[in-house]
Amino acid sequence: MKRIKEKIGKKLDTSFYDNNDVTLIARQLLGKVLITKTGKVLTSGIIVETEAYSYKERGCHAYQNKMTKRNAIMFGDGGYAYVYLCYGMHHLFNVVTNKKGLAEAVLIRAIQPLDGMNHMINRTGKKLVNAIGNGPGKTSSALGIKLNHYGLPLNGNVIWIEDHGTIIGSEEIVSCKRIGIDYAGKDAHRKWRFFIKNNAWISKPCND
DNA sequence: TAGAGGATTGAT
DNA sequence: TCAATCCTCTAC
Repeated sequence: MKRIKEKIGKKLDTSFYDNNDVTLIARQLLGKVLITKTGKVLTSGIIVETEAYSYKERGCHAYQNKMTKRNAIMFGDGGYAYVYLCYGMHHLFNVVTNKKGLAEAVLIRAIQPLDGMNHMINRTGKKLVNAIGNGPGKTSSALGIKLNHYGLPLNGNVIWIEDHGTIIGSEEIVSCKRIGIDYAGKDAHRKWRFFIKNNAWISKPCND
């Protein structure tokens, strides 16, 4: 009998997101697989670029523990989806981290497409594989992430993250300044953007 | 309640 | 370099 080789993926446990070092989680998320399921449509991609945000610094929506209707989910337990609309047209997906009351999150900036390629092509209108997932807005678009994903648990059955056993060594990770937060003063200089070296889906090169 | 601005993207 | 586009937040 012909055996079909199955991809073995283990859903990340809540304890993964509990950590109080948001930059460590941002690094550890590289190589993990982000998956969404809408009806019968399953799409996924390998996380190749992230950015860390903490209530302790000005680049973060929750700076100085300022809670609003938009960022309220950041103040809950880690392991939930924080999705918001940027520039009136792009949905950006964040992973909430740390414990209740400590507002931190990791922005998923880019994925390397994996499953459901045809659906991702339909959603994004892109034909070039390299143009799918190489930016935070494009990532959400490819995976069908919208505001209705706001607040969903990341160990559920709509959106979740799996560990496929890929370990990205520190020598393969590039860290540099985050993008688009010049207003954050000296916090804008924190090297809290992380991506996999030489990966073709990185949104932008380092400007440091 | 009005006005300003934004963790982006794609066209020019 | 700039426009698209609309939600969120702040100031009054």
